[in-house]
Amino acid sequence: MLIQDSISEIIQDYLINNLPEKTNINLQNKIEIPQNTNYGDISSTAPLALSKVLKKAPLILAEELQKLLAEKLQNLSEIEIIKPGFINFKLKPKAYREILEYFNKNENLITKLQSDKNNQKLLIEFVSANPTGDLHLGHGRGAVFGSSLANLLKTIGQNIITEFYINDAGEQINKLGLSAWNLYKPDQAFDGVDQYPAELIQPYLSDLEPNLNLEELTDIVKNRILNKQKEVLKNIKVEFDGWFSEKNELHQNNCLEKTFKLLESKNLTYQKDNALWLKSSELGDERDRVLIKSENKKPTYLAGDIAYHVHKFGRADNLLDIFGADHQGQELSLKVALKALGYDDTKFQILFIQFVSLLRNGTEVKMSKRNGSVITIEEVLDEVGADAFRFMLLLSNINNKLAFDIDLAKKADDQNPVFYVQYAHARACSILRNACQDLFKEQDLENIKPEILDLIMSESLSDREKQSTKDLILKLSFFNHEVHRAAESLNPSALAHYLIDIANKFHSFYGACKVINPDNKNLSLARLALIKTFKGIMQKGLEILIIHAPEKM
RNA sequence: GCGCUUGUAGCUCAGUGGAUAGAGCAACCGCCUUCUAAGUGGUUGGCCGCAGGUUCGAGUCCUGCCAAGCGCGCCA
Repeated sequence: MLIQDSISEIIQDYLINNLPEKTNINLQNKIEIPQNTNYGDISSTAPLALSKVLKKAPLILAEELQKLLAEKLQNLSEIEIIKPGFINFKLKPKAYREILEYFNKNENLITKLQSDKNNQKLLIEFVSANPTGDLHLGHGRGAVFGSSLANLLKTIGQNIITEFYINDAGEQINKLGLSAWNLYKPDQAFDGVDQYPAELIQPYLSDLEPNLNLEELTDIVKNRILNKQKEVLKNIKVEFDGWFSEKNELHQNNCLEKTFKLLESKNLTYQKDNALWLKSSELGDERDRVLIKSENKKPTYLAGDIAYHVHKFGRADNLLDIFGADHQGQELSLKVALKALGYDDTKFQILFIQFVSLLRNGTEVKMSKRNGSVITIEEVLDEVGADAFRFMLLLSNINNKLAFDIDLAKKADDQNPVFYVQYAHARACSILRNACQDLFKEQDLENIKPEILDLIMSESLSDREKQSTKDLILKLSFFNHEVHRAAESLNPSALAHYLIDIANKFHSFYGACKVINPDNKNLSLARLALIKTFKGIMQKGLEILIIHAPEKM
């Protein structure tokens, strides 16, 4: 077991023994690597955090824990209590060797979540762009975030399905059809209709049969656009378990009618001005909403969205939607309607992604979805590649608007974080390759004896060697913890930042410690074990974020 | 006007109610006869938007204000 897990287990036991009822305090978050080296190698604020629930002064609590920890843990050289209630731990050199041993022995870098969440199915919907045009950078951010998050949650054992909702019914599709028709048969063009710009539609009109009717044409163009979207998503490594068509799966299965009937039976609808209304203001919405339009008797977007979510609840226990910030207006109406239909509102969550703008030559180009000057995923991807595209979009929290600096993403040097991280991985691979070429065989790195691993922190090393080794090993030992933290807060960008952090510690180690040294083969072996651990963790981290971990650069 | 999100170093951003608020870039001074210099060591740089409040303790929680982005359709 890793040292921080042992500490947290002992404190947890203490908590159980001293507190009759169950508590939900997450001790993992109370044990960390302190910023300041004066506060030990690992430190904990557990006494401060637990003082209230245990109704005990933090300092007294700290002393009791100190005694307990000192009895049970052999790898601590010092347990210091600092007022008002910190416990700071210093590790014996042996502890670092034990972390390395742990990683050598354990294939599974990440533990599965122990929770009933694992038995529940979570359906994550993201991107869900209209099939009426190319995907833009904002869709790209949603796609990258959603795919990374889904992968992150799968990694800790959650049951996840991902879905793209195809909005292939409604006004926007009509508009698409008419726009296409006017270019397809200019002599029979419809006058006075709202149209998409010709340059956006034209690329999808090649090689058409001559005598299509409007419906056939609309269908063909829509499918071509959708296929293009799928292709672009695939190019940024985004795939979905399901593609849900509003037209074919929602409308043709009477899902809307069923939903209307259910709402009607709960006396939540009424007719007014020739339209069907939902009494959403009664349910907590700002005002009532239209479900069926008066003019053409077709359902509104909201009506379809409610029915779609009912459909999703039939297939999953929990729902997570990832939408662009411009969709926030629909949240309240949707939530109150679903609650009225009897669905638990704690099982349905929407995350909103703030906008992306493009920074080129230091000038910001804001995107606007409807004005024709959209910046597509494709044009950015062509310049920077999938890895940089994904990493740059992941770095910033989705609650912040993001300026995608295309010049930075194209740079192949230390300024570009994705290169920094990938370079660290490639560098580690290179050292392992070289080591196995001349000095060692692959098997030599398999079961390295404890007394050899001990050399990694031996007395004779310089302070800089010891410090950089400690920093790297400790940081690596928190990988599982960081993955779980990122998953819990639905925030894959925290993992991206962690990877930058370990890359930084690794480069530092590399600068301080010569690894391959024929004059000290045992120290070389110990350090190779560390590099192998680093490589495995970096590779796994990048894999979760769906970014390539190159062996060579 | 109402709602959501944001405001932290010159820039881009981390920051889980705890200690002296961190990183990268930029600027400045160093490091290649050494395993990938696509790298690294160091220095400089902060009314954490403002004002109150809760707390033993607030960048973090609450209230008000200021500023920015987005939203407030029988569009989707």
